[in-house]
Amino acid sequence: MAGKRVDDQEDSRAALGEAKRILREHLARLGLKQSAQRDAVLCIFMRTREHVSTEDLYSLVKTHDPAIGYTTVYRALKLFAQCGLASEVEFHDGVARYEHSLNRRTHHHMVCTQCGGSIEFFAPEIDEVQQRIGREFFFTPARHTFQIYGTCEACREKEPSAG
Amino acid sequence: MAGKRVDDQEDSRAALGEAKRILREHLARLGLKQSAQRDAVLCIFMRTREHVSTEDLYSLVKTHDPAIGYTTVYRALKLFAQCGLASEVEFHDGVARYEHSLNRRTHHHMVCTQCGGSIEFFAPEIDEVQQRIGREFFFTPARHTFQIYGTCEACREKEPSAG
DNA sequence: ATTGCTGCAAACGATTTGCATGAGG
DNA sequence: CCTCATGCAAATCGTTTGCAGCAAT
Repeated sequence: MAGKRVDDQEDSRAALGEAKRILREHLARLGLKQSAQRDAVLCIFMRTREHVSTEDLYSLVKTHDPAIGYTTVYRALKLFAQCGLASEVEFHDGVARYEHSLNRRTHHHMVCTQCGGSIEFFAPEIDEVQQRIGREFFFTPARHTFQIYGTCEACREKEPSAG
Repeated sequence: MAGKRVDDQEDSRAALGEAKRILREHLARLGLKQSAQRDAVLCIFMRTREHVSTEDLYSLVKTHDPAIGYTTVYRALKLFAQCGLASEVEFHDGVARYEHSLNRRTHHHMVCTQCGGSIEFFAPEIDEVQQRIGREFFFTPARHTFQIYGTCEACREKEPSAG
């Protein structure tokens, strides 16, 4: 019950360490090599909150090391997804987004179609549905995607009832 | 309880009539015009089962009238979606798919990542979650997307346990 | 040394738009 | 007649790949 700020910092430090270890093992398993660029991308990715597009992350990485190219970020994210460090968030607007999934409880997003903002929520029923439907149709379900689209409070007030 | 075949035919005939009416009204409301091409695309779209990509529908339309262009099919589908005749099905593989949504009960899809096949299922809880989460966060939810990805029975048998 | 990594530029593929021509109201 | 629809070709935009030189094992 110490200061929340400090806990958060320690959490994310620990998470970064674990992430590095997981990536390292994944690379070793596939006979791939480590690199300074990949490390940098991982550090910066782990510092993000919510979800980032490849472009977003690329911009962040640029401020840290302008020499790193888009392709490197793109390939790093794929790699992170492969070893479970990142998972793709699908907002269905033509851009791929990722968030870090290390020790992250299953959650979903509700997206405002006016402002593009999104909020996270938890809905345990969804996992149950996945299991139930899988059983029912002899499927082995691996994952699901679920998003709600609508209008957030702020945007609803801006545009009163009828457009 | 008459022959199912006949019922289906009559259902789809009636559905086509209603669809034409809805489209007509939608066009009138927006000051748009009718056209033979749009009618043709609608007829063929209403005959489809499951979901079609723009490309799929374009191919179907081609066999009926080779003069109709891709763009026309593309724009017709957007129009159908606008007036609620079609809704987009999102499999997240980079292609937009549509299915007709006229008098269609809410349903979802489970997609096999091996063979690309999909099955429809009903899960009423999903709508409930949408409402509940909306209320909880002062959102006005309009729609949602939900898909389950996994491996179907047939593909699981082809590739026994470990790849 | 060998093999993977990087970053650029170019390829890709589905979607979307500009425009001249043709049809509907 | 005026406006919208059509169909072609070209533009778009995010994603993905080929390749020459660099870095890690």
